[in-house]
Amino acid sequence: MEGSAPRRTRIQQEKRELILEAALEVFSTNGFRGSTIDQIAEAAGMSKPNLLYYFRRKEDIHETLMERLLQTWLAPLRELDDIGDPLTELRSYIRRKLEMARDFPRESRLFANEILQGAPRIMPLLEGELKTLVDEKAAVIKGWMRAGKIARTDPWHLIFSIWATTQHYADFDVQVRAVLGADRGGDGRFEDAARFLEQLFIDGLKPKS
Amino acid sequence: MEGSAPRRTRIQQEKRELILEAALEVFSTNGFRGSTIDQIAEAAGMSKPNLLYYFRRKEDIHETLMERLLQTWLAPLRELDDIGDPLTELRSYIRRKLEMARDFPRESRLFANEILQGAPRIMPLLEGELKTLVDEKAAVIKGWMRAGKIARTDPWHLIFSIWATTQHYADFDVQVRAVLGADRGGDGRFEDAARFLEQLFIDGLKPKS
DNA sequence: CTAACGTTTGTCCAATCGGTCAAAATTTGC
DNA sequence: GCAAATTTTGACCGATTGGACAAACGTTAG
Repeated sequence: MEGSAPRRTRIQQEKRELILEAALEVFSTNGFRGSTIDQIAEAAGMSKPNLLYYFRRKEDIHETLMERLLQTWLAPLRELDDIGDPLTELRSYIRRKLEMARDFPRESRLFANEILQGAPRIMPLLEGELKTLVDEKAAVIKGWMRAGKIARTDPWHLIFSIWATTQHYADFDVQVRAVLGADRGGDGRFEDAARFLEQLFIDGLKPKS
Repeated sequence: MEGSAPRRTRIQQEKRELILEAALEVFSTNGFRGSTIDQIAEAAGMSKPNLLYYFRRKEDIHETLMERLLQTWLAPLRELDDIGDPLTELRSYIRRKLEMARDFPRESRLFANEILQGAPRIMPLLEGELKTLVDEKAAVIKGWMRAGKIARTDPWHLIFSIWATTQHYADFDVQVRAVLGADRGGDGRFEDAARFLEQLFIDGLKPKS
């Protein structure tokens, strides 16, 4: 059971990595159809035919990128565990997701582009692996609700709202920075966001009585 | 001061509308660079040269679409007013935004596409009109906080979180439906979302003591 | 009817697209 | 050091792209 991954030389490993890095940059800002092989090749510092020696089709690059992405992207949710205190567990899930938006914004945008366009290339993954994982974690959250550890609400939509609020800082970064302006749109915006989200998810907006 | 809008015949008005409707469909799912004039022309039921008679460049269509979009898109926020009860006011803002995600998903995706790609065409609007409006409403919200009507937190990030959570149901609709599955991903998902978001924003997740 | 105007179409173009291919340059195993 | 294997390049291809243009068609006012 090892025949699936083709044997690769040192140069192939390095160059493929170089191409994937360049493609991440290009795909995440232009989308799949909006990106050209020439753009990626130039960003990777090589000629188009040379790039096509390592990836025979444009789609192969995108596919490889997408497979890797999904693994790292779902890691934080996989870590959501039944062990610690529920509110603490959720708080740190939110923090981890926000850190990913800060540290891997291109990956977030690549994913957003794919979903926006109807997820033509990863639909089976969404309905399969992703749904299974979310259902599993929703069950964990439901357990916390039954135990009275957190308020009763819809676990699936809770997960959606965490995804939405955190990824917003990667996908809509341009808008966030434009609205916050020069003074508040600097590096501190992620700490502000973290503080705000923690308060929102734990206490909501109702005034302390 | 009326010379800016060119005189138009009845046929021109109708056909331009037809083209914009078709272009909204095409642009919102493929992005600007990913869409072709032929696609739009076919969706509008006319030949490419005929379409180019009404809009001389592909960019003109996108620009017109974008200008209209922004006006309707910001309407709910404009309505956010200082008059009623703050919590009720925020609740109904969230509800209106969620209804827009349900009723105008293509507009939401068009906007998301533009922002994802760095907002090259509407950056001035974000820094100008949008920032001004948000700052204004943030001031209103700050007033509510000072009056003790809602919990003290960051008004800008509060607005971001409302945008993120509601638009998520338009922009990431495919993913939402895939994860919810056939039974829960039907028409009822927006009502479920509305109930969840209301609870989240008002009470948070802390269990009722 | 007809001239003027508005609309539609077929044809064409240069640029760009994803991708091929054979030859040249380089690296590697022995 | 040398032959085999790998890597890189330039030239090229058919398809598609955004757009131009003149000719044909339709409409309407006098």
